[in-house]
Amino acid sequence: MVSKMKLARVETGLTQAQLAKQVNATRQTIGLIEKGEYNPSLNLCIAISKALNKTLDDLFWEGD
Amino acid sequence: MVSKMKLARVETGLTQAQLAKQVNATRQTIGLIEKGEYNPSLNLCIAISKALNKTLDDLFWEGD
DNA sequence: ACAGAATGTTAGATATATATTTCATTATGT
DNA sequence: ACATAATGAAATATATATCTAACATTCTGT
Repeated sequence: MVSKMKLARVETGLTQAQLAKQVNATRQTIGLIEKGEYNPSLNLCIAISKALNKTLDDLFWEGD
Repeated sequence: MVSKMKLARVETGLTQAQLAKQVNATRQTIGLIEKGEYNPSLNLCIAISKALNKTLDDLFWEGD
C-alpha cells in the first residue's frame, strides 16, 4: 500500500529531494519513511506534516 | 508548561510506570517525553496515544 | 513523623534513526 | 534512442532514542 505521506507529497508537487531539504532530512530518509520501513522521530513527522500542509493525524494516524 | 500527554495520562488515572508497561517502554522514557526533553519515535507516540484513548494530534500537535 | 509510592535525575550501555556516499533502476521529455 | 531527473537500494558512519540500574526527591496517606 502507498503511504498517505507519499500521496500528500505528490499532491503538493514536491519531489523527495525537495521535501527532504525543507525538513532538514535526506532524500533517502524520506524514501524509507514513505515505504514504511522506518520509525521516524516525532520532530521529523511534525516537520513533514507542516511542509505538506497536513497534521500528524492526516499523515501518520491509522483510522482504527 | 505541562505537556498535553501528562494531562491525558493523569486524567486516565495511569501512573508513569503503568503507561510505560502498556507501551513497552520504561518509566524513565515516559518521564522524559512528558518533560519535553525527548524526541520520541512515531511508533511510541502512536502506542501512547492509543493507551490514553487519544490521537497523535491530541497529544503531540501544537495548534499553530 | 513515618512508610511507601510516584516521580526526578543521572551515568553508562545498547539499539536504531539518520546521514553520507555510491551505484542501479525507473520515469519523463525531446 | 538519448539525456536527465527522480527514485530505489545498499554499505558504512554518526547521532541520539531507549534501556538498565541506582539513588534522590516529592507526594500521599496514616
